[in-house]
Amino acid sequence: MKEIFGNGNGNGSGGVRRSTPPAPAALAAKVRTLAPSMTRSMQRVAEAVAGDPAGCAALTVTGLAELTGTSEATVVRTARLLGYPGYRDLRLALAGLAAQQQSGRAPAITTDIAVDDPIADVVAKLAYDEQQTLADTAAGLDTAQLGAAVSALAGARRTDVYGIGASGLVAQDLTQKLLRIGLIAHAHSDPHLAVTNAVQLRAGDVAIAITHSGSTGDVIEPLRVAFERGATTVAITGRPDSSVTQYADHVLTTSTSRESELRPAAMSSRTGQLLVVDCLFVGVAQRTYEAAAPALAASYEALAHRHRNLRR
Amino acid sequence: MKEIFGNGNGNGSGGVRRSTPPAPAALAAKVRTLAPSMTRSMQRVAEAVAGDPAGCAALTVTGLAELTGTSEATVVRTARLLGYPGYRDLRLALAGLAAQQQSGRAPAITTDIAVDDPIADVVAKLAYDEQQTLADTAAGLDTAQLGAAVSALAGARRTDVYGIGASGLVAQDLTQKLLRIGLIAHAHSDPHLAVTNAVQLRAGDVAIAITHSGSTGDVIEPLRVAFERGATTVAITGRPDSSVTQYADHVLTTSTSRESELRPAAMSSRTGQLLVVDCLFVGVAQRTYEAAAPALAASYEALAHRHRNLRR
DNA sequence: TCACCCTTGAAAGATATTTTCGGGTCGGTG
DNA sequence: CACCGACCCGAAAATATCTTTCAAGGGTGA
Repeated sequence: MKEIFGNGNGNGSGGVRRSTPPAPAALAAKVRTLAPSMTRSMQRVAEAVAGDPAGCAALTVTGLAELTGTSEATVVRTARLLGYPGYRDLRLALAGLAAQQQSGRAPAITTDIAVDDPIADVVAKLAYDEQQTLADTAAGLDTAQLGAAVSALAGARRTDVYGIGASGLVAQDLTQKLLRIGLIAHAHSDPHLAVTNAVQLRAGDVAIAITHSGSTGDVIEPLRVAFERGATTVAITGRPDSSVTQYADHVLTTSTSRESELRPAAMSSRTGQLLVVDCLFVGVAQRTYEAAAPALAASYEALAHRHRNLRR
Repeated sequence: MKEIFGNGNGNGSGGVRRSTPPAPAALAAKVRTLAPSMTRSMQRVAEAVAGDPAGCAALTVTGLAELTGTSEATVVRTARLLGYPGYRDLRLALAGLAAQQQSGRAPAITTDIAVDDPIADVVAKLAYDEQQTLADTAAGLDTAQLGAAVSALAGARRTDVYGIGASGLVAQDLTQKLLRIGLIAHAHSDPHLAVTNAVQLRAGDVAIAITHSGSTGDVIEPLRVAFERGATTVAITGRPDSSVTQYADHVLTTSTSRESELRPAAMSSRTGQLLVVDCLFVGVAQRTYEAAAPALAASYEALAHRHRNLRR
């Protein structure tokens, strides 16, 4: 690591202070150690600083002097005694300490959301939970299956995607993406139409079913039809042992995180499903790069005029 | 004194957003979010700051100006744009960030996806990137704004949500969720119908626009109409300085992660948007718990028979 | 091409920090 | 008991740092 603090602390005036490095987090300890050698006023300052780093970091020298009922000079002297070139640097260290304390407190989130959780906690918990889902899904994804699915997609004549409810949106997301790189893809959320269309499929086509539970009849049915017609079938599900996998050539498993009353399954399953869908998309885009790149650029161009001018 | 730069956000009319809390650790994210709206010089400063928080924290205004080849004024302007009252405060935050990084783990791996990346790498990179987006969005989310939006939603007579393309799916996702807990919500992706419906809104209603760029005319227009009709308006966008915020009472900012050729903006923006939407949903569910809980249970019941018996 | 507005840095102005300086207190000593 | 010296302390001056103002330069659209 390079010495960030090597920046000549510009006190050429014989400022000695070699032995005490700026001390990042050991401040409280240092205060205790040095307290005996401090004068009364300085102790008050040191105490305030050690007691509420965050609060003190927000104060100017004058403010801290007032708070402790002392003078600016004393505050500076205290900072010096603690090993910093001046108050400014003590303040910086204090800010760092405060940040560390804060972040240290964070990991202690139990991710169950209660009815009376403050909104900030809700945000933290949801974010944490979705991150977890992503990590789990990525870890549990069978890259061989994924690769096979990508290959099938890249070479497909047409692709149908089935999904209902929240999964229906994921299906549409995939479809939108595939269309953007020039593939022919449709999303179906109407079970009847889905089956009707599935009948049209044949070898070389691809059918994808997205269902968290793996047991959504309305989605399984069209996949079964496609399967029987000889299309390559893919299932994206959170239950690799569920009915839908019977008719799937390739199964892509999403992770299921705990769900609770305030956080229905739909919420966390969606995150994993979307990751899988993104992987499929990028995989296909890679395989068909020659065609995909210009298509992506073109679709971007086509939309440009729909955006109001930004400032710069 | 013509406040061109007033206080960073040139939205005098409806957009409130005064209380941008100085942002603790979300700085890198904020830099990325705001970078597009920055001038060249400011970008240089922002880059330096995001690239080496520890180093920059040790520098004075003059030092940082020299390092980036700009002037003190520009440095201060950048600090302001990032949401701090001045450079001093930015510096404090920087120190905090540095401390956190030090105690935390390795900064970041380069997550650019190449055409010839093996599929396993694609999965890992995508997952990492989306996790990052979640963390950044969560850190950068203004909980006051979020809380206000939740309150508005919880008490709304009806809610309209506007979104087009990928954001349209997010809009639908939110709508589905709200409907599940008994709220009246509609998602509109047809610009004409959206405006037609927006005209119906009045005080006590809520309109939500979802647009990553913040400049999608087809989404801004209905929000403007709703705004003028006196409805409470909310914008979910990755560009807090964009046109859409003019007409938004509450702005919820999503983080923008780097995008590249193989990973269009739509992909990463969606992740952040969904997190925000989830937060809104859970928030509303909390507030209306008495009504929401039975509604959730009921919708679950209603779907049960649509699932085939699971094997195990 | 011209007018306009935005961007930018230099320098003036305002704050904050550091240093200086002298009054005050305390303990020891004649 | 009075005196002396050392040291602690804060007010204010001196300095450093940060913020604001202002005018010149540069790009853009009419």
